[in-house]
Amino acid sequence: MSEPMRAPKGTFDTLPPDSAQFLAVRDTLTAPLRRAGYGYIETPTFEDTAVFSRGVGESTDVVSKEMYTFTDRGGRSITLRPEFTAGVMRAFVEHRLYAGALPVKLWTAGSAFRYERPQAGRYRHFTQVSVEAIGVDDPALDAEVVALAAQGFRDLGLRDFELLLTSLGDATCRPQYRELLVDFLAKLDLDEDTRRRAEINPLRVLDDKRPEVQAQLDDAPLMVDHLSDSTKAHYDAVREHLTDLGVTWTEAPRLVRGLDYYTKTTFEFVHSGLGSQSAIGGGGRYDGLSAALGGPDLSGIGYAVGVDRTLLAVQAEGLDIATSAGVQAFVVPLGAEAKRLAVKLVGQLREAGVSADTVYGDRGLKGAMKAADRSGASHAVVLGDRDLAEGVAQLRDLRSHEQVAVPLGELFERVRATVGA
RNA sequence: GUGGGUGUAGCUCAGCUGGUAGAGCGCCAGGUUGUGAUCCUGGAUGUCGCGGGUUCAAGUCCCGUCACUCACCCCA
Repeated sequence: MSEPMRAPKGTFDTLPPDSAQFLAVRDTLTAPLRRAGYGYIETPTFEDTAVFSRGVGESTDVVSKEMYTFTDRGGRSITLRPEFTAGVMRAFVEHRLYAGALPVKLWTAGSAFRYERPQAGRYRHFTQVSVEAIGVDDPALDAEVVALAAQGFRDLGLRDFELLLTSLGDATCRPQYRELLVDFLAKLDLDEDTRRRAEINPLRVLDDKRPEVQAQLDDAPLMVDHLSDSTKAHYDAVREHLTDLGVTWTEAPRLVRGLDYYTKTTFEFVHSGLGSQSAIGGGGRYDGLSAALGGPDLSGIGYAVGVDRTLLAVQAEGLDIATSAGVQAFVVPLGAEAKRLAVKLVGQLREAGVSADTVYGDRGLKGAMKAADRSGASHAVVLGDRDLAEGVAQLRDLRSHEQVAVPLGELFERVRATVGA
């Protein structure tokens, strides 16, 4: 036998029974969106590279060194999506959704890809739920979006998460603030890499985890202290709405996100159970994205939640979210004639909406009963030669161990009535 | 891209100063061709990550390499 193939570095398979938890997390995170009138959008897993380089920003790590970019057979530069917002905005612009009623409220879920060094909670292939509300710059919409994310986490039963909130300002105030910050950073004792980062994206330096850097940042100017009147009013209104919605948060004036398009309201949900990673979701408002992709100058707000990371958080809190899968009824045949009947019965039950299964391959009664036990079924139907000769089957309650003979003519209805929902 | 840790059965791991490969769980079968989750008995699965070196002898020591993993960085 040759070497077995392995999943590529930084990727993983989600297998039963864990996969049931994955589905539960994904569905729980999206349920509040569906209730809030968000429509589902599906966009390609890959886009023209320019969608991300223009949308996300050339200076970001995501674009500059983490994208899966390749030239396709037609000579086009193609990139596997490293996030969802740019692709959704591309579709929004391409299909002129802005010509209809605003805001356009959308959600999607699926795979995203970044070429990173993998570690706990960080993979090259990961799954996100992504949400956008585009076309209206209303603080109430910011609050709605944040609240919907929080609702998803709460619905999962998560307790140890925190909402970090700030405002990154906009074109009316961020350029001036940026100059202040650049001047401040220029006076610090920083290493080469950090100094370069201070020039490309000075805000990101505020987020540096190293104590020797943080120690120098105590007196750094903060965006929230230099907001223009309009962005300050916007941020105040967002906070009022969040309070009304019962969402609690922590002011995080040094919060910086990795994508360039964020303006005004910016937030991140963090959880401590993810090893070195902390963000389970994050997002914010983006003013320039639509225009950068050739659309009208419209603002939007959105967020992305990491499904895999949220699952890690769920597991870290020891939450039992996946109601066990398995079937309701399990049919145990003995002998060829019974086997044929079993296959037919299982088919009928499934058609009637009752989940059912039977054994395949040659298994003795003991092995078949063991399989019945493992299947999660509440009841087993035992079909043996002796029963068939008498025109009956044994319907066994696997929990109480009670067993009754049921005439074959009534079997289907009886099983359905006994285990059916 | 930089650093640390770990590679032994399907899984979790033990294996001392080198001396013929182990346990638990799981799986399969038997005890009972008519009954599972308990109990008893038996069985299968390993080029001990890979390559080289030292040695009479290497899972064990040395070198290299690959993989996984954690952390830096960055982020979901």
